[in-house]
Amino acid sequence: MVDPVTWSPREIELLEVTLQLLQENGYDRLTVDAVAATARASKATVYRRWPSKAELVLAAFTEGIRQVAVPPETGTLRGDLVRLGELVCEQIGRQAGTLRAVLVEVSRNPALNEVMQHQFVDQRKSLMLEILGQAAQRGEIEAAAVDEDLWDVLPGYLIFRSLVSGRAPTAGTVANLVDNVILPGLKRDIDS
Amino acid sequence: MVDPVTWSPREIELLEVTLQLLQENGYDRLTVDAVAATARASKATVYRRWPSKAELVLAAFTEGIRQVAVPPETGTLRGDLVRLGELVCEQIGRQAGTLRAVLVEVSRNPALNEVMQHQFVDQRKSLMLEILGQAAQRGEIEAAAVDEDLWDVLPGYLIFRSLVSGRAPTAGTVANLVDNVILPGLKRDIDS
Amino acid sequence: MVDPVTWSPREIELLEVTLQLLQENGYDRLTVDAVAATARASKATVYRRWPSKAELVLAAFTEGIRQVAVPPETGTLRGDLVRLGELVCEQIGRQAGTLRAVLVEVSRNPALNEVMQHQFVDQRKSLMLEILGQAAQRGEIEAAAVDEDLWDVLPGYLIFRSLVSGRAPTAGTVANLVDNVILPGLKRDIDS
Amino acid sequence: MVDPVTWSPREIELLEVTLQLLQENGYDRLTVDAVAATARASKATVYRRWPSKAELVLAAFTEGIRQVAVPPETGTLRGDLVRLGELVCEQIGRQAGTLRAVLVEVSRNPALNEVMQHQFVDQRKSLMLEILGQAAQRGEIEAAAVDEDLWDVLPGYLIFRSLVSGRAPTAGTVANLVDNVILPGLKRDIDS
DNA sequence: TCATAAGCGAGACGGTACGTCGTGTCTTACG
DNA sequence: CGTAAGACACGACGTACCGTCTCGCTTATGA
Repeated sequence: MVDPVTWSPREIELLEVTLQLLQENGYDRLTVDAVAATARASKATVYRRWPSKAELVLAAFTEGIRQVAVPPETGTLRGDLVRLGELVCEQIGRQAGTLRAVLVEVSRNPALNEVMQHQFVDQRKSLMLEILGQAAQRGEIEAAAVDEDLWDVLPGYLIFRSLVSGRAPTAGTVANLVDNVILPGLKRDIDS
Repeated sequence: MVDPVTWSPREIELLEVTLQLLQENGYDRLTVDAVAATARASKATVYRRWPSKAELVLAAFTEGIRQVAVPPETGTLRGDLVRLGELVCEQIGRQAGTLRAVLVEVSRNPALNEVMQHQFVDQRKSLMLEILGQAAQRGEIEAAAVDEDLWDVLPGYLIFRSLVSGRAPTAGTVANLVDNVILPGLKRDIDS
Repeated sequence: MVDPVTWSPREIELLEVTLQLLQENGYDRLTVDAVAATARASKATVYRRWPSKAELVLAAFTEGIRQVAVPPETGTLRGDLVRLGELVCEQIGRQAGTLRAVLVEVSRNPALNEVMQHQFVDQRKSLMLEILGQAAQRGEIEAAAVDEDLWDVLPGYLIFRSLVSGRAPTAGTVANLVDNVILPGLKRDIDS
Repeated sequence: MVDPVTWSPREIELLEVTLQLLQENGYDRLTVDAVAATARASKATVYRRWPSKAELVLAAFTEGIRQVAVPPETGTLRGDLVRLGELVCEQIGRQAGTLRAVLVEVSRNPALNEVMQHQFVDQRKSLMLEILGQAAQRGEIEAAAVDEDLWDVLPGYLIFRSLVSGRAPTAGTVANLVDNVILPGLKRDIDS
């Protein structure tokens, strides 16, 4: 009960309540009883859809993330990258606690993991590759400079900063990161 | 009850049991009862030392991490960075599940967070800055190229890959990262 | 919704399913869902007729009991009493579990209690008094020997044996009871 | 966890709370949560001793019954029987609802049934046989008049009246029963 | 040499969340 | 309109875990 991606209004209501309580209380101070009571629903109604608290929370998190896919389109590579980094900061900043909790469950349940990869990782990848492709077309970088495996250094490091390191990234962090690390990497001398 | 860093043999035994069960079961399938039973100890014995499951697990994790500080000293910046990256991969790879679990607790408990920062972050920071300082002395990079805020892009991205993204980093990943991102960033034209 | 005593074929089907499941599972392992599913009916169909599980079960039980009123008519008081006792044993023996369950509900619901008294008690009373009246007419006993309050010692004790005591009554029990207790009581010296 | 017959003070406290709530609410309006809360105990504490609500209630009932074994000793058979009957009425009258509930469970669980028989039936049997033995010694009845199988007509009928019939027995009922049924049965002409 | 204490294994306890299941009400769609 | 199907709110059940606690037993020191 993880895939549908389209939820009924009642289900969306439940997920929103879950997200709300999740951000207020954190994962393990969140109780399914509280979700049900707040939504004036029955526990059975919740469990009918999501067979465990972990899956409920993952669904709520996934639902809370789903406004990503809009490509920045600022016209320059630097502008696109900075905008993308700021979007990542904004989203992760709000959901950091939730994401930490979700990671624990995801790492144990292959089904959840797959959903997570689709919802969270693959979308970003295609977005990033599109940005870089446009930059290559504009001649800002060489196409060969794009490393298939390292497409996610920008969002990945920002997420690391939000989740693991105690230092949440700021707009300055994003600008520095783009200017001092990402762009030099993309514009490096390919022969080296 | 977090800092001492020196534990009695009995305490080390408890922490090792904890770490073992933690890697087998994950954080929330780990029970303090199981730790006590496996170590043929009483729950009171555990709680006398670590006042909560979270602190027990953090201590076990910290104990399981504690062979870091050795500086690589390969003689070249690239060698040092690659070696450091590989060390990070190795450590995190083994402890990924544990680390994910610890993150949840750390984010809620400021005291744990502080310990975490000291044990896990600050040591790496000084190590990294030392590596970069030596490289600057050798003239491999300009001292001004070191961004105080972005010292942890290398380990941070690798940790992100291990914890969040489903793609654990390999030796190739580390080499690519150093060659295509980190070194270009450090050797960029400072005026730009 | 208890009295009608005449049920439609569909209703009889539901009651028979109820009785069947009741004897297989007992009262509280019987579920209304199971009744509906077995009868390929909807729960609403059940609840439209019997407003609670208790009333459904009582109706099923009453339906399962309804071949009582035939008076024995063996020609002698002893024959009538023995026959009556054996009938009681036979009926209660089959329905003991059901009856136990029904008792619990009946004691709490005055309406059910009233139905119970009519269906189960009063019929027996008039039957018993008729038997005794005929015996008095035949001169077997004195009419004054009949105690209005104690008319149900025979069936009552047999029911006790079936429901409460672990020793279900046999034909021998009935014969002994009639010969050694009931008849001596009815033929006692009235002046004593 | 049914046999011990001797309970710790804490267990007695739990059973008393159970009995209290049982008499106030009846079997199925009684909740284990309420028992635990009223006794300021944890549900686990209750379930550690009695593995289900049914066994808890049976234990409470058995505990609430356990002041029986004192033989009446009035000096005459009639006096002993009337006293015994009145004791039965008194005990059952208070516990009727509980007993009805217990019967349902007992009939399904052989282990409970065995306890029930020991606690509830066998004690009465030896008491009754002692009364009758003394009467035979005094010459009030012939020893041969005692029917081994029908020793419990007196308590059994009274229990039937309390549990099944709607007519709770009174002191007059007991006197009539002894004078008009039990004593005539015991003093009957043995040759008949 | 013994006692007084401190640490420990064992495990009961209060509290609380989990996930399941049953009742009785309700809605939807079909015949 | 009555019905089959089944979702729903409510609430109890029985389980499991956390963190606290009491109980004896063992060991280690001080008179």
